[in-house]
Amino acid sequence: MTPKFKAAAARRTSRVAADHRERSFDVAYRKLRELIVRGRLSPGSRVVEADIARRLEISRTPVRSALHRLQQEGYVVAYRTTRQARLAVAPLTKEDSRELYWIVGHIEGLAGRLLAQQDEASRAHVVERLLASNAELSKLAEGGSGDPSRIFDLDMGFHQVLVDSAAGPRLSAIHAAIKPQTERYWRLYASAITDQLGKSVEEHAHIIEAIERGDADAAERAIQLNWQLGAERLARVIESLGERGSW
Amino acid sequence: MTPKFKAAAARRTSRVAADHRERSFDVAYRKLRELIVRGRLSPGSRVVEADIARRLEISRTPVRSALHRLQQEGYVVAYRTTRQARLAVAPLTKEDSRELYWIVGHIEGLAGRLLAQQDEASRAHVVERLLASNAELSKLAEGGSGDPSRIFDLDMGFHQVLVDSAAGPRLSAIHAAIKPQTERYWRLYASAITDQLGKSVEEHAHIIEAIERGDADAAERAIQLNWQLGAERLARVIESLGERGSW
DNA sequence: GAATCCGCGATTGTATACAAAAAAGGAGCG
DNA sequence: CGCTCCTTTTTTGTATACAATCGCGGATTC
Repeated sequence: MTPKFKAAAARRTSRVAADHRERSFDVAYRKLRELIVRGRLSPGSRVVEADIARRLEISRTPVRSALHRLQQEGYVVAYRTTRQARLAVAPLTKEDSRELYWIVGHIEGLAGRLLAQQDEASRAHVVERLLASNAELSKLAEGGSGDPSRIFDLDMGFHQVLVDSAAGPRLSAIHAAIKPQTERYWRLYASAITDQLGKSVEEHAHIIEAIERGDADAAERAIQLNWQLGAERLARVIESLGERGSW
Repeated sequence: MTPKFKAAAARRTSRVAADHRERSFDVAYRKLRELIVRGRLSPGSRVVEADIARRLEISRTPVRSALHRLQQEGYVVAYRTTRQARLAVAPLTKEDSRELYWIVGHIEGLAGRLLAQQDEASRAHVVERLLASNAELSKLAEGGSGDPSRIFDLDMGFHQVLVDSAAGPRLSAIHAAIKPQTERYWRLYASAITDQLGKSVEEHAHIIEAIERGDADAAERAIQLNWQLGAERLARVIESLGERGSW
């Protein structure tokens, strides 16, 4: 195969079938966020560009981009804010968890409000997906089997449906930026969650019912309540753990 | 203060105060945002890193940082999202303005809710500042004099007091990221605003009164209403301008 | 004359070199 | 032993060189 031909073929495929090569700073962002969320980078520990770059085997440039974004979203904080910032993984505190859950609850509540105001046909479609999602959760709750990651993903999916089907681009963007941070706290009480799962399923049922009725106020309240109760469950666990800022 | 800390602090301040230089990417962010908000970069027009870098007389590196942030906040959008992004100034549309004002109204509404739940002493202090701020606006409204920038700054200041005195760090950050974008739309009807100013002053009075009473629901609603009415005033102006995406 | 292909300039993404600044450490002095 | 000043090391911010890719316009072919 001549080089020329090969080049032409490559160009054609890149135009038609998406070449799945990702930008380095997207990869860095994704991996770093994963490391933080899963606790492989301890809350409060310093984050040094060069270290991350070595770890991910790329240069500092894309790492910088990723860190800027993570900082803006709140996964990483600058604990010295003179000309040269020093970054650290954001600590997990009771106050922060309270504000985080409160905000997410209200953001999703707004999405639910919009959703409940849509016409009946659209709502019926969404309700179907919500029911399916909640049924899976219910099955897990009864089984008592507990892969916490699976539970989180399912719960996350349920809430994602709410946002995707109603929120505009801006609200979706805000939601996408802050919602995943709840996972950091979720993992704190992952073991204690299975017995609480049944309650969550119940709360979801209330949400679905309000949307089905097209009752915007009720839908918003139900979603807020779901998050508020989640925050309280979380607070109890944090309390019992003795609120250590880092681990 | 122990001698140790005092000496260290003195050394630090003396060195920092000597040259209070700002990081280039902070300057770039500020200047670029200003250019976009004031319309010197037309909505929809392409944004090229090298051009901006030449214009600000710095290298592309800090410009890139600034653009990433502006993109995340919504001032700039990627209109081709393959491996190489092409950026453009976010266009001003009726839909976007509606979502923007709606979100800001709800965010600030939440801040107002928190504020109204504080103890009476704190509230009284804030109410004082709000009254002072609104009094200035009222004076401008009566005078009919109309430096629109001054009006915007005053109105912005009023709302800023609400957020600063009640919202936690996360809510404040979200607010700080999206609120300034309303100025882009505000400027569209800056000329037609002076006669509407009286109404805004009245709406502010309702907000203040609800906070003074400590009525959280009423405070939240009043703030939401203020923004909703603002959005409607804006929509009328956009309508009359024929909704041209760029100018 | 229209569609397609090719090549080149324009533009973004990445790596690296360099500058500046913060922190860490160590010698000297009391 | 503690404090201060100075040097050294670590780490961030900026500039620049290089690579990859996008898009446009002209050439080619039928």
